[in-house]
Amino acid sequence: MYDVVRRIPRGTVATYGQVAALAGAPRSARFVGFALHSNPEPGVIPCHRVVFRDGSLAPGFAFGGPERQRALLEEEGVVFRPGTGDPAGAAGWRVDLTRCQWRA
DNA sequence: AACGTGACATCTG
DNA sequence: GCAGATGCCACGT
Repeated sequence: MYDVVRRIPRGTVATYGQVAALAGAPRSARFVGFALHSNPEPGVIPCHRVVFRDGSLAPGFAFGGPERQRALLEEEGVVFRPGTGDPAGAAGWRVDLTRCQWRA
């Protein structure tokens, strides 16, 4: 499970459902979120690489703020798209899952 | 030991 | 297509 999250390549993001599926729990996306919340190994578990199915993070529950996450992901090469009239979750910033979603 | 709740996702109406 | 309800696993009370 944590190993799966750790396995997320740099510059890509994975959805809770995706991680859950890889972890062997296709319907336990919530469990994934809880696991990340647990964050047994801070600094090792890239919570910011795990996003909603919409491509956004949990607003307010990010490690240090939505901007921080955007900065990190952007730094890793993840493509962000500004609020194209559909602001969702984190400050209306969503990751381009069509290009940056991690595929096993 | 049991009930309720929680970083989501998916099905049905 | 949108809105509401349900399921999953683990943790807290």
